[in-house]
Amino acid sequence: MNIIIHTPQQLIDWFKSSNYKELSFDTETTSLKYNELDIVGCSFSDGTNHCYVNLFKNPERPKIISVLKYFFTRKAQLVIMHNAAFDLKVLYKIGITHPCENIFCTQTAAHLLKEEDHTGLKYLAEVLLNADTTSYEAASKFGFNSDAFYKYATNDAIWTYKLYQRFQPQIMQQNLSNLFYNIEMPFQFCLRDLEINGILVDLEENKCLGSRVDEMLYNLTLEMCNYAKIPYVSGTDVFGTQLIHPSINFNSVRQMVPVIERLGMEITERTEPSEQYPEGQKSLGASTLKRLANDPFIKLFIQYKKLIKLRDGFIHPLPTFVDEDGRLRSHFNNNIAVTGRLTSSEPNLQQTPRKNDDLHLDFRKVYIAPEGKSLIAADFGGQELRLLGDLSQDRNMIDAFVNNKDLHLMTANFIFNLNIPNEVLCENHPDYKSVKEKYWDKRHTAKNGVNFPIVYGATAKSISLSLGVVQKVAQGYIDGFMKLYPNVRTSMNKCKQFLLRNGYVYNRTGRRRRFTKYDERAFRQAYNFLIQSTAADMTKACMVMFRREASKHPEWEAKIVLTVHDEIVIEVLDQFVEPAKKCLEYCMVNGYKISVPLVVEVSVGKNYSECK
DNA sequence: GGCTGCGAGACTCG
DNA sequence: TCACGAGTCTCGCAGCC
Repeated sequence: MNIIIHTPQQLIDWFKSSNYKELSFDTETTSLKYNELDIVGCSFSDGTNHCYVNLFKNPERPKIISVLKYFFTRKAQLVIMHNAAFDLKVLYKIGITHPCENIFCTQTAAHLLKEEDHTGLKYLAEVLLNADTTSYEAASKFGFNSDAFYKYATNDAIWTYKLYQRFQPQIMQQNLSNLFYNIEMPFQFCLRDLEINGILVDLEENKCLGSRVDEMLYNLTLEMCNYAKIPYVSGTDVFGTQLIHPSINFNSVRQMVPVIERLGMEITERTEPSEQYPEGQKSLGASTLKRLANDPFIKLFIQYKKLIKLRDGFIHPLPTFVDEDGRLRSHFNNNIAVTGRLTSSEPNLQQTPRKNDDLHLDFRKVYIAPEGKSLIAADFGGQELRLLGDLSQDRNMIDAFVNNKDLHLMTANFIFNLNIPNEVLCENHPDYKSVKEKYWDKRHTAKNGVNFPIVYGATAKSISLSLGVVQKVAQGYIDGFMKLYPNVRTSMNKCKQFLLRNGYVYNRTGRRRRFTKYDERAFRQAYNFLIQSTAADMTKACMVMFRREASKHPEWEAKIVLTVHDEIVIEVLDQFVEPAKKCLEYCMVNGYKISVPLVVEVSVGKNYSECK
């Protein structure tokens, strides 16, 4: 039964006649952007009865919303949504800020059950339900008060219900219930909050940064032109800013290659072969520039590229994303990365540049706390390595974490035969600091050249390339690592065998990754998945816990504003920084426990840069 | 000649 | 066959009007 609802009484009657304890729900809106978002209607289905609630230019809108609010704040019901975080955001906008938390997101379920597939409602309806779908544009061209639109909107709720009937048993069968109901569903509310809150931006600071970068770019371009004898025209714009246009485009690899060769350098690196270029093209990537880095022109070119990236990738686009209230609301997607990590887009806040000491540029300063508030950033110390310890159950590695030993120094000590006494590796030993200082280089090599790459399944070849040593030496490092932590290799083999037997692997929260190819790359991906996906689930669980704990202290005005894989950033009133800091740290250490202790580094500042 | 869409390559982050 | 997971920018080309 398909009913169109225009009055509050009709809605009440519909709820009474339906199985309101288990309903699918979908919203129709004017826009997907938070500041432009407005509801035009919504639809429900209980599997048999369906309805569309029209809220567009409806004089009864406030009363209907009151009925919706009453429905959504009841406790004993399950609300099924496709992309729950979005619908929760729409509900929040119309004043339903604390809806029932017993939800089932069919999009999240789809992702958990088939992590590499698309998860859009229309796509799933076509593929799994053989449904005939219409696009939003096609339906809305007749107006929000047309039969075509009503039908379109109601179908969304019907399909969502059908997907629920299909996915719910599969979630149980694949042992995904704990991950789904205890982490992912409560996490939908964190996602909602993240997108509603956004993060405050200092546009003045961004402008200052832009001016400095422009000036540096002008000088660099001039210097490069003079050095390489490249013709240019220069002048000033209407604001008096100096401009320079070289006769060639420095951003074009194809145009830069002849310049660099004319200066006497040889370019041996090539890009991947393609149909158009069977032998690849000459490449000016990071490895080429690293090799030629001693040349004065390349030195300038490297700086030029850094500045261009900062200007075009971050400084220039930033203002276009900032809403009227000065806050930037990026989109966080939970159903893209196969490891369960969040992704961020428009803009991607997770790739915000770190401070550049060479150029004295610090883009992170543009993300700030409002007046009277501070930012608190907390990140896990060695999250993935600790998870490697938990996964492998390697005695040496666990011992290092339990006794607070410096794992990087420990690896360096073993593979470079530094002869540091075992007890000095403990971070609380009186000699630890001086030894760490003394072997800083070796520790750095062990950390970035050995410990981290091994989590990715690095080979002797890749390590030799990244460290600039011959492959034999690199193989020695890997062998040393595996000798020091023998269970790592054992657990890698176990993972490989499981994958070959079952076609998938699963992590300790139950999250799965399926494979169709079983080559060396797949083995690396599978093992890395066990670590990276658990890290992602851990961070989510901790955010869920923090959201719950912080809700007990509304006076803190704590808001989650950002998360970057192993890091959670909140803003909080200045006078409550201390308790909020303690709370965040507690939640991250205890939100998801593993067999090795977790360490969290917390910092406070008025802007994101100070939180480091 | 200008516009749009697309893939490749390069760079940003954890 | 450079090591896991992502997103965005520019270039250069193809196709269209």
